[in-house]
Amino acid sequence: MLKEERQAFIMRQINLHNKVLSTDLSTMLRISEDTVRRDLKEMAEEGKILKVHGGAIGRSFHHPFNTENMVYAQEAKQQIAEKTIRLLKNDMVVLTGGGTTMIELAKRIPENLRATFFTISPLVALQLVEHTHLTVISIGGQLSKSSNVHIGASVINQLADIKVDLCLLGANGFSVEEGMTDSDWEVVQVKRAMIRASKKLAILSIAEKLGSSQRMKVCDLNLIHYLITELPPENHLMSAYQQLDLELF
Amino acid sequence: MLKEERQAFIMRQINLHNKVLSTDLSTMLRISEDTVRRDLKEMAEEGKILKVHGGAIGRSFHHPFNTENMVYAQEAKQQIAEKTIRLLKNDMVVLTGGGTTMIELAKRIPENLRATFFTISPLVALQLVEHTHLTVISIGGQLSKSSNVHIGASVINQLADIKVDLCLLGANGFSVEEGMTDSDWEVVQVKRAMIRASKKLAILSIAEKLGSSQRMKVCDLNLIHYLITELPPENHLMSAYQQLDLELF
DNA sequence: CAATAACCTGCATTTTAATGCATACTGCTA
DNA sequence: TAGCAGTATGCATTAAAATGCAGGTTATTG
Repeated sequence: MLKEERQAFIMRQINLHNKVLSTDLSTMLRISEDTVRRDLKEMAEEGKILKVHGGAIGRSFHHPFNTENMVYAQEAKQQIAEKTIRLLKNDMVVLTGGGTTMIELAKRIPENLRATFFTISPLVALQLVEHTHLTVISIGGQLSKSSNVHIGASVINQLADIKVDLCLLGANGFSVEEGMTDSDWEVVQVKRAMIRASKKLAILSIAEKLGSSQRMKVCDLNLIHYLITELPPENHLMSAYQQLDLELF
Repeated sequence: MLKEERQAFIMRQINLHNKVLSTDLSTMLRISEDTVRRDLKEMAEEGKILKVHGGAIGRSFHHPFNTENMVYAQEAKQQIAEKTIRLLKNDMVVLTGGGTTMIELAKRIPENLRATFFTISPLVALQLVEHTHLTVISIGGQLSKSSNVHIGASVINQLADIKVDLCLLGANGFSVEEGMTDSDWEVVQVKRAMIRASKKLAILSIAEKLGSSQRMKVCDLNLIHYLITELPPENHLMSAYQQLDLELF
């Protein structure tokens, strides 16, 4: 294994967990701890990581988009990401929204997946483009201050021209009675256009949001093909959704 | 087997696996490792691949998000940012490229400036949108792995529809003889379209790059209205530019 | 403050790279 | 087609890089 591969792997681990232990790396990569230490030292000298006793930590403390430490319900979102990856196949064309869950997902996409991603979120785009075999296309437009995704008429126009295999959306409100709902009118318009542009629709949501609803309706539940939460599908909290015409993950 | 065939084969391998080992290639192609190395060296010099100890890796291979505190020549870039801010007035419409200098600038824009920014760089967009009174519009398109800006025909089409007051571009190569130059064909196309979409053009460049030139021409110096470096305009290193029909900062 | 884990330094070994040189091949021209 | 210049290839040698190990040193922890 090439040194560069190792270091990329380490970097990836750090981006994922924000820390690494020398011993873990030694085991995972099947190399001596000395080599691990030398890698860490080298990377630290290049300023890529912060070396500490026992391993290393990321520099994301200084990062302007501090999406690393403070993400609410990070554990759950990581699990959702892992499950969503199962829906992704080679040569798919995927359209994604924004949100922390989507960013977790973008980080965790397997390095060998070859696919095209459209996204309205610059943060998601930047994460996706780190993966060698992904083609990333930003749907540009006005950047919303509150949600950090592109909104507005131009986004909707661009979406009218594409048709993708799978749309991945985070949910703000989600209930059997009200369907999928959101609080921002502009965002709702964009989400609707995204759904129209897609053959299949997957909703990613932490279980906590199930049963809640917001003021504006995005779509009915019957438009949704997959519902992905951190809970196992048979969990009793999911009972309300087990009857519906959608696949639970 | 011809050299070109071999190198094409190597290129395919790299595109496929994003890396090659010299020993593997030697076995697969039934040639000596020396020849493999000479091929790799040649291809690396042409910038097609990145040669590393033990083989080579693809050019898009770079470490994610390392551009934070270790930005090259950060001091200078901050000074450039400070000077550029003087060009910005309320209610202006500005178009910006990407690059570390531009990000430094985006961070430093005064909080009370009220303006509209178009940009092809998601990183710049995310910095700009933190400022309360700025409207930020991403020009979307395919996200380039090497330069982290949007490129391609759709970008150029969108640029054809707008006209802005000021265009801010970083320079890759810049000299009296060759004008502004760059190394990436796609980026050149986008930069040209950006210049066409703007009434005034400001080039931001560290002094080190003055006098250098890359393979592809972006534009002549006479299209440039402002040249901003970290040096004072009267510095002797700037003498070549003091005569020209552009304003030095 | 003792036990343990992590760290650093120098060294030996192995792997990979670079260099100079001899040989072989290519595409010309007379 | 012989001769020739230029290039390509392989081999031998030397240089450099990477890796693991032994040992002594420094942090961390209870």
